[in-house]
Parts: sequence; structure tokens; C-alpha cells
Amino acid sequence: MNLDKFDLAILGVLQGDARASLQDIGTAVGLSSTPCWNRIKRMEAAGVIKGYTVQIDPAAVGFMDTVIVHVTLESHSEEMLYKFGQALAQIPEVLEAFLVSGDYDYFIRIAVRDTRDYERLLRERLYMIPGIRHSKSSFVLRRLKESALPLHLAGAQTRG
Amino acid sequence: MNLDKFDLAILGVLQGDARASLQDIGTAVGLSSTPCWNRIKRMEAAGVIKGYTVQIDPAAVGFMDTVIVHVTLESHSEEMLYKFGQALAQIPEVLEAFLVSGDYDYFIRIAVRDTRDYERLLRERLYMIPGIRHSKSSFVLRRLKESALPLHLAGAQTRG
DNA sequence: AGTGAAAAGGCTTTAAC
DNA sequence: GTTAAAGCCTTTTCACT
Repeated sequence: MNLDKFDLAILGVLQGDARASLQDIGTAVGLSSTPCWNRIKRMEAAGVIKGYTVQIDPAAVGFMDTVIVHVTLESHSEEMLYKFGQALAQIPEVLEAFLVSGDYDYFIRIAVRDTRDYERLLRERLYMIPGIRHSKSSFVLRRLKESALPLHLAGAQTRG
Repeated sequence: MNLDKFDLAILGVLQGDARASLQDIGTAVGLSSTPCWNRIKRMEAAGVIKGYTVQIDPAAVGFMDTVIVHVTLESHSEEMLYKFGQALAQIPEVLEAFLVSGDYDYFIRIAVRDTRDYERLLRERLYMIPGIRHSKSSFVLRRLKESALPLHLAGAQTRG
């Protein structure tokens, strides 16, 4: 799907506030609300927009610790990589999971209530997954930035 | 701020669709729209809800690669940790940055158009920050999960 | 605290350019 | 592709429980 500068501008506004009204979006990007609406629906249908979500303070709902865990597996067969990923995805505390190149196989980020919960999660969930060889945990001391894509650096792009 | 089961249920609905109407939220959690509205405004004011955002397919806007970079610094003084973090936050391609315990100081996740962009970013931006000692990059081959807090595991919590 | 109704405003569609 | 206007639905307020 091809995106022009208006599409990118609309995405930029929605990244800042997904509940912005069509009028405000239109004013911000220099269009009226109708074309904005059409463009948003088009991007939703094309999968450019995957959804809208709320940003919650983890500490406010009781998740006091974030831990990043590096995992190595016993084998690098496609079957094991896939099955391990599926098992990871079923653990609700796992917020992000990346299959990566390099020394490790998976990087995962988990949210836990406290260190006891973390210990239990590691022992009772993560190490119960077949194929895990080793893990290394790093506690997050400070979170500096939250993801928003730098859309001003994005060019229009054609995608399958 | 104390959150009851209705607050958590509302957050759960909004995590799934931040543009859900108050009527739909009310139906989903078993309340009418007015108390849902009051609770949302209360959580926004208290900072439990930090904002609403759109989830964009990075590839659709031209960011074909995600790289996770581990960074060590020359010193662990508070000043250096802080200054480095501030410099990181100013790089638009840096989507997430965590100050962590363990062998490394920072874990950062960056979005780049391609490997050439990544190389340029590393050389012209990251290694220009004073105090950087070493970095190690891992390319993301597959992204398995995207963060949504497991609110069913969250208890009501009192926060400063 | 919650409900339900009414007013205000925004969304979505249609029509026209 | 765009703007403008009409109808409908949602948000927001208010009176009451």
C-alpha cells in the first residue's frame, strides 16, 4: 500500500492521541474530516493500522518490575523455534518476544508484580517450556523512552 | 490510586480497542456509560492512563528492520547514565531504551529502513554520544508478541 | 457510589464540485 | 481527488435513586 504525506501525517497525529477527533486530525494535517476518515479506513483495511490501544502505567496496576530475559534454546530447528515462540506467547506476563540473530535466540520482556513473582514465573513457566537451554535476566532500573515510530523519517512504501 | 475490578475491566477493553465507545465499554464491564466515563477521566487524571495510541505496522511505513542494541558505558556515574539516556531519547529511531542491571547498561530497540540506515545510525548517532564504550547489535528476525498488560493478574494497587 | 434521559458535539454518509 | 451539509450515534451533563 502506498502512503502519501497526508497518510503519514494522520498516523503521526493518531500516534500522539488515538482518540483525536476527525476534525482535529483534519486541522492538524490540512484536510477536512471526510478525506481523513477515508484514509484511516483505508489504512485499517490494509493493515497499516493494526489497532488502537491505551498506554497504562504498569506500576499503577501493580506491575512494579520489568525484566528482560535472554534465552538460548537447545536446538535451532524451525520446529523448536516455532514451538518455543508459541509457548512464550501463551504466558500472559510476556509482553514482548523477539526472535533474534546473535548469541541468544529470544529476547523477552516481562511484567511482574515483584521479584517473587518473577522467580515463580521463571521456575514454573519459562523453564517448563521444552527446549530451553539457558536464560539470563536483566532487571529494568529505568525506562527512558516509549515507542512511537519516527514517521517523519518514513517514506511512502509499497508492500505486498 | 485505588483501582477496583471495574477499572481494570475498563482498561482491559481499552487495551483491546482504545476507540471503543462508552456504550460498548459499559456493556462489556456491566455498567452504564456514565460511570465508565467518570472512571476513565479519573484514571486519566491520576496518570494510570498515560495516553492512547495507534499500533502501526512498521514495515508498511518503510521500517523494514528492528535492531536491539546492548550498550555499555565507560563510567556508571549517575551523571553519565543520565546524560547518555537524554542523548538516546533524542534519536528518533530509538523506540525503547531501558537502563538495566547486569552485564550491560542500556538495552535499546531501534527501527530502521534497512541495514544501511542501521549502520549509519550506529556510526553517526550512537557512537557520537560521549561515554559509550561498547555496543552489541541483534537483528530481530521475528516478532512474536506485542505488549498488553495482563490485567487479570493485576490487583488493585495504591500508588504514591 | 449508579441509572437514565436529554443536550451538545462529533462521526459517517451522501451529494456536489 | 476535494468540500459541505444532513442524519445518526456518541459523549457529556444533569436530575434522581
